[in-house]
Amino acid sequence: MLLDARKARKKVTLADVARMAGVSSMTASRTINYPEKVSEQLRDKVQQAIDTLGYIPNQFASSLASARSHVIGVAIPSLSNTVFNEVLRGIYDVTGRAGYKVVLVDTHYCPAEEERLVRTLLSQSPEAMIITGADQTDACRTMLRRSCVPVVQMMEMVEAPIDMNIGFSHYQAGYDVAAGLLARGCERIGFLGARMDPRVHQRLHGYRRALSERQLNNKTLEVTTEDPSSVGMGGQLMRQLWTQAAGQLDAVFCCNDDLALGALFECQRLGIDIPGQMLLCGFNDMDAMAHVNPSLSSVHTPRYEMGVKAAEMVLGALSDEGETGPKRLDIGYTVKWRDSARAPRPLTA
Amino acid sequence: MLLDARKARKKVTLADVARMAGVSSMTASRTINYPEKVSEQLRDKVQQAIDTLGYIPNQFASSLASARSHVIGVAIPSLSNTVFNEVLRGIYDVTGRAGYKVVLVDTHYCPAEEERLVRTLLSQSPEAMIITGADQTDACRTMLRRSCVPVVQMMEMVEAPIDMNIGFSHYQAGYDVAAGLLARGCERIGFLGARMDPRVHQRLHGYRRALSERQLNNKTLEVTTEDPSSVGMGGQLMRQLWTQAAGQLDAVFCCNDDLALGALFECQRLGIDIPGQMLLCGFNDMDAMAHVNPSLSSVHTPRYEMGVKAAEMVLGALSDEGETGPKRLDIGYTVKWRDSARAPRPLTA
DNA sequence: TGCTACCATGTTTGCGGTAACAAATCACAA
DNA sequence: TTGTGATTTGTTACCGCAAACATGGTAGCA
Repeated sequence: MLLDARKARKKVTLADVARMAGVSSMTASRTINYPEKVSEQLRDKVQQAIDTLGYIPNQFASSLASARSHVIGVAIPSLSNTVFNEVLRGIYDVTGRAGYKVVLVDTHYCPAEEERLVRTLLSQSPEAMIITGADQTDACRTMLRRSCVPVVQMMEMVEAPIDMNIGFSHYQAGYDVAAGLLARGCERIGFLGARMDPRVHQRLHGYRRALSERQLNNKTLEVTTEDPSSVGMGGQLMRQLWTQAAGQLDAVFCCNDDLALGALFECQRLGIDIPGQMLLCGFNDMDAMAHVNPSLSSVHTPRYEMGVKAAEMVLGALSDEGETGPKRLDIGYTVKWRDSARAPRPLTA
Repeated sequence: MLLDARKARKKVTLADVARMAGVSSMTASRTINYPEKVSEQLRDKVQQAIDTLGYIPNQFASSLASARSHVIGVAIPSLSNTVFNEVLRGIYDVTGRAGYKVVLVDTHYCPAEEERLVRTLLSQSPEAMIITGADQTDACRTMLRRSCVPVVQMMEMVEAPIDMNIGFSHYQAGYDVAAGLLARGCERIGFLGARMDPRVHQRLHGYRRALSERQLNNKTLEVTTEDPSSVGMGGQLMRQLWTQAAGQLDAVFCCNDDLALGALFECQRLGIDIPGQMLLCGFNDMDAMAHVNPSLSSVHTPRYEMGVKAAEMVLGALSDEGETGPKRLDIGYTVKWRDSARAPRPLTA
């Protein structure tokens, strides 16, 4: 009976509106989509009918008939990671203003899951897609190419993008951090990593490269886990690293800020002085980093801006197929050296 | 031209698949939706055609024809608030497993915006809706009622829910924190608040109530702002409160954990000993709270579980209209008293 | 052998809109 | 007055798929 009520009541269609207003359904449709093409008199009548009936257009019918979905598909690897939330905010702000809806999926850092979800997204005829990173399955890439919609891969620079690309070099950022720590006189530099997604791996490789240039590589100073990142995990990994390194540690580069915070707090408990005894650097530069004591060094990444730009790129491609704007955009990053990495000894460089 | 290519190529329809497989389009449709109703022989042929053509079903046509959208609409006030991300994760986990898609909107804590977005959502014929809190506009409530889809209001307990409700009492939680601080011998208890959404107001009212029962209310100890919450903001507000209170402060209740962290860091810089000189308590119990030094007291809220339950409630209502499960569910909370609120003096209670 | 029952498949129809075209109305200059 | 073009409104067809019903074939049984 509830179901019947539902069925019975849900049926306020454009035809109902038109009938009530005494016009053709086409005029009713125009009142909604092209009000300037309808005389004021009829417009009012139709609007009144819409209001009294509580008419809500059926998006499916509209999209089917007009072949326009006003949907932009977005795939991110994690909903609970602050980094992506800020990117998302940028995307929502820009696309929302332009009258587009976002359909968002969470791939859980899993390419197979991503493939499944992209298929789902494509079945909603998105007019564009924004996806994360470069580790799509071949099938996924093929689908996206065949779909012929503008695609932006974001968060990192991609060698051979499916279509467009915005991001920055995590490899270079990792290199820069390690190089900065070396320049501050550190030689035994540890690395803490969690979740270990492709971008974390790139940061790790950059770090390794910088160290190997000075023959300072040391695998026992790398502590990583596939488990998700958290402040608690940062403490755990820090404790493990401290043990493995037998206290012989000049600095630690954490693959993200949660780990860095956790590492800092753990050091405080272990009685390790930061930066007196050891330097610390995180990644992403979340809000808290600048305010904790000592303030924590980190790599500032323009996340909101990246979302904005990614959205602008697809909208640009949509607007008039105008090849305005570059296909690949390196948005850069800034290493913020703060109190946690004030040189404890004179800079050698 | 690109557009033409797009148009031309996008047209892999079910009919194309059927033609290639030498069957009727209905058989092709069944192969996808009810494979057990098609002979293995034809099923293989159709599947092969699907694969070679790269066919992706058109969701709009499907939903229009079948009157089923498999969509659940979700409205949250902020994408960048970790609290909602965890709730969302619960929702996505449950609905995803059940074969539903989530369409998510961000109301920016604005009822008018929410109304607009709910209208948009309803135009996608969602089979259920999950929304946040109780401060909808009347028009919004009417729309939701008329839509006749199951609706869950989550995050707080609502007096007269539109349909279903899951949450906990922010008023009671605020009361409990203040009462706990009173019980620890504090008399001058400050309140820091940011963004001041309805739930924060409820916490504030609970706090006021506990204080007024002891005639300890003092408006100069309440520092709030409409600006968004952040660790930095927590520091700012703490500084302001410290000034206003002229150092006469036994404890501070922060309306959320970001503020609490910022307040703690600021206290460290101001040389205020926590908990020796002043107690501190936050709200939500994010990951970092248990690991910072001193560990921070907070109100633990089961966010992921709330998302899970909210999703289960709508799915339950959907499954068979079975009136299984309650319409209103108080999921509760737990005040976690940690080092930041160890009584500096003997408990009076 | 004829009958029903059931399964696998095909045909028809319509979901609720909009594009494209057709028709009617109006304005205004020749 | 009439013609011309612009403006407003209506008519028709169809978007791509699935529900409902129709059909033909096969098996089981008396």
